[in-house]
Amino acid sequence: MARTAGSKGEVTETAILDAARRLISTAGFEASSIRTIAQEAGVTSGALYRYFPSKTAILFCLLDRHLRELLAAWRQEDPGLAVSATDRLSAFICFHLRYHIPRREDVFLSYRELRGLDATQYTAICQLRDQYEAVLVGLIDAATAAGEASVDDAKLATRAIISMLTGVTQWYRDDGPLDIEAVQAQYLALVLHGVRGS
Amino acid sequence: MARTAGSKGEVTETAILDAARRLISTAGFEASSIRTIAQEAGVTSGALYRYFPSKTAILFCLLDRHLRELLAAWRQEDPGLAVSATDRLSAFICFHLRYHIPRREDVFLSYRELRGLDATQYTAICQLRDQYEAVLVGLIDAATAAGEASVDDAKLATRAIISMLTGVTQWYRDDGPLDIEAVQAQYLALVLHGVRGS
DNA sequence: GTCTATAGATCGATAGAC
DNA sequence: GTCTATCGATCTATAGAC
Repeated sequence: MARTAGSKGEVTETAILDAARRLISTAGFEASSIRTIAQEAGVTSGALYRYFPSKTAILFCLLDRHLRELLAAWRQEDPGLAVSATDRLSAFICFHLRYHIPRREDVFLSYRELRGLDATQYTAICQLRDQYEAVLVGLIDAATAAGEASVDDAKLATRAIISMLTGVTQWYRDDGPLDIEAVQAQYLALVLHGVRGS
Repeated sequence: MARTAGSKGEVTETAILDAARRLISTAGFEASSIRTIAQEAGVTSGALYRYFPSKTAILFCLLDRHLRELLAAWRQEDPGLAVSATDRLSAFICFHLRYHIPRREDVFLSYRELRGLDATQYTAICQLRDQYEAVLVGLIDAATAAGEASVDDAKLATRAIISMLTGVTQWYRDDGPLDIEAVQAQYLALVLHGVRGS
């Protein structure tokens, strides 16, 4: 995958991935042909196979990069134990919204196109996704342990909250009435009151 | 669409729809061929075209029926103004979970295969979906008006809550550790505390 | 590294016999 | 109402020239 920096090939590979992300997130994996992806990237289908051995390899590369970069970005932003359990949870919620809103194409791929992968690829992607979910499970458990939340089943709550937060990509528009800060405030209120309980 | 009751054709039409629901929800619309759907329904592709004029017509029929039956089911179960705003909201949450969990295939179609429709069909399905969302918007606004909730933006809260509730179909299993009542209790707590606020 | 050309399979949809 | 047979288009992937 790694290629000489600055080479023509690196530019082409990026063009292919960008074209694939755009086309597959719009039309779906099966409906996006290798020819169309290549054309959108400015090459022919023959040249594309110099970069990816198969169509599913392109999809896997997009998903794998998206999830690895997501995990790395959170590690970068995690305030850790320097703040209260509730503040750390709040930081995660705001991060998740801010990170995903500008990446709705990657989100669509992650949720709707996993079945385009073969079994090995699917397992690898699910492991990365589970790793990210485990972060939130830990935060919720910590908040409950600190007496700042009362959640029976942190795993269930995590799935519920991630579904809720990620769903924002289905309706948010940059030219809409709400900016990201306003969205963050509303979701923060829903989640924090939701997990605090009673 | 309507056919003589008890005729052979009615049985075949149902078999086609059942096969299409199963296959498309598993493999996706583009990846499910007319031939495979027909074979799974016990007929050939030639016979299938006696029931549906095109492949997208099958998808539209599935989505249209699902949403119409969903709306009718809520109308049947809505306690109306006989109960408090909070109790009515609770009834909706429990209904949504109980109705969707056994219908995960239809949910998958509704969320992931809308792009298989043509423009007219897409508009019609979105109208039905919006109708259902409007129900929850009304319930949240009523709860806020009654002083039982404090939600700034009922439309945003509705989208958040429906994403959260419907996400249950992505992980719930009948043979898992939680029964539907336990799931309802957890989601009820998250949503009711979430909208109640402070 | 990119091209043209194409193999081999499968697709949606239709025609016409029974 | 269901079948067989098929048209024309399109698909993934490969071969080989430059």
